[in-house]
Amino acid sequence: MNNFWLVKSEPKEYGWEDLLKTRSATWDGVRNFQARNNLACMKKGDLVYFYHSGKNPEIVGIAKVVKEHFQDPTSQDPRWLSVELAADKPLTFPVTLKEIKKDKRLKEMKLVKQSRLSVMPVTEEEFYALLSLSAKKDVKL
DNA sequence: GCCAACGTTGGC
DNA sequence: GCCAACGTTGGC
Repeated sequence: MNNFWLVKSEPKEYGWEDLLKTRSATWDGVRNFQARNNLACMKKGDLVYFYHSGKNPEIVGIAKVVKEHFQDPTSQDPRWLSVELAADKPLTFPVTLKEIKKDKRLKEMKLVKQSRLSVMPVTEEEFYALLSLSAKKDVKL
């Protein structure tokens, strides 16, 4: 029953800018069963935080599930799945991992607790807490 | 560059 | 089926 998610990507390999350019992307190459199970639960229209891992770890945008799971085209094994994601909107300001770790509302986030998972559910509370973190910086302008 | 966390592999 | 060794991810 999850409606919110978070996916990670190394911006050097495939970043938010690439998603904007190509409009949509097949989220392939996931080779972890837990992450795969999460892909399988995604429904069309679900919102997905797009996270950049690596040098400047932060959430940079919101994507949307445009096609539900199908076999990963990069694998012969039917157990591996992909979804199709499209850019929905950028965050006004990215939310850094540092800020996420500082926020007590986000203490239980899988991003913090299970740092290696690349596709994870986000609760509704977490989703809106993250949105407010991104929007709050607006006020300073 | 290091290290923690965690997944996978292979010997027994 | 256990566990040690090893590989990978990802933060710092």
